[in-house]
Amino acid sequence: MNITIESTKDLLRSRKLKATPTRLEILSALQKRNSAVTFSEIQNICNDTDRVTLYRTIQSFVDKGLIHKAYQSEDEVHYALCSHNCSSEAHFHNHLHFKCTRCKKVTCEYLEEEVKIILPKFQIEKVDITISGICKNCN
Amino acid sequence: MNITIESTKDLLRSRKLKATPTRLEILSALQKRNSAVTFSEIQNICNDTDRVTLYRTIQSFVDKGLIHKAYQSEDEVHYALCSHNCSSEAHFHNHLHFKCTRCKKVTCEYLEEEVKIILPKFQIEKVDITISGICKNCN
DNA sequence: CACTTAAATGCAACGAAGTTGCATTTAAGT
DNA sequence: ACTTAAATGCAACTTCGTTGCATTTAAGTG
Ligand SMILES: [Mn+2]
Ligand SMILES: [Mn+2]
Ligand SMILES: [Zn+2]
Ligand SMILES: [Zn+2]
Repeated sequence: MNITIESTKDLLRSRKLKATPTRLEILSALQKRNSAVTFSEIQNICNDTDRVTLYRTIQSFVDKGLIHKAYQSEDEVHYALCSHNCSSEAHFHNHLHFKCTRCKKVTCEYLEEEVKIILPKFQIEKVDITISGICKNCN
Repeated sequence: MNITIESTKDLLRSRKLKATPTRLEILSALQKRNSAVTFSEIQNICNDTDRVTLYRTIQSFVDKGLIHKAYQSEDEVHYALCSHNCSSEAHFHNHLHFKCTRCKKVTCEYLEEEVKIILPKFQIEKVDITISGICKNCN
């Protein structure tokens, strides 16, 4: 499916969000790349948008199931696009996050077979896996 | 091996850290419990120590391989004791971190068999696993 | 047990990051 | 075009962590 400005507007509207210029910029930017964005990158993309608006935009995107926190480095949070199974009701992710030490990009990666983790006497609800190393492109 | 005030003092000194009252309090508290501590818990333990000192103490403990960041919640970082393989040279951890949704405790947990993660074309350097659920005690 | 000294502490000031209240603007339905 | 709730921008504020510097203290030395 092709991604157009109109389809991005529709996506926003389908989540009860007004299709404003700033939101379109951020969402389109994320759709065009294959990696997560940090807040400062978003600030660069939206040069003349107030930072308060950017904070609120990110929050609304997370609330509506459009993006999710992919990685938290020392100082910065990286946000990645959600797939279609996320909504304003809940997020559903069954993937891990990869941080490339060379290109610094953070990506969502899907495993061919699910990892089996056994912790006797524990009840496992959510497993969060973050890997660092050299990504496919840099390798 | 029994943990005494003297053995804790020796541990600090062996890492080239002066055995001050605040440091002893924090380190002993961590040795007595089996779960990680947050900064605010440390503040409660050391009521009348300046917060700047606490920040610097945590930093020096991490630098010297005495504690490590075990879990980062929305707003708080949880620190756990390191095992003997960590030093001022480097940290070596091959365990995961568990956050109990019931008692809220964060613990370091060791797996019986290492998880095998396959990401074709990637070079994996470090795998970080965080699990939430119900811990052994609460279950 | 003094004496010395580098390390550790406390205090004040600062800076960055995120939040809140409120007035103004704007997207989108009628 | 008109209406209205949502979104934005601005200012003020809080919170968290850091830095510089003067003072105190742990621990080694004779
Ligand atoms: Mn992801
Ligand atoms: Mn741990
Ligand atoms: Zn890379
Ligand atoms: Zn528990």
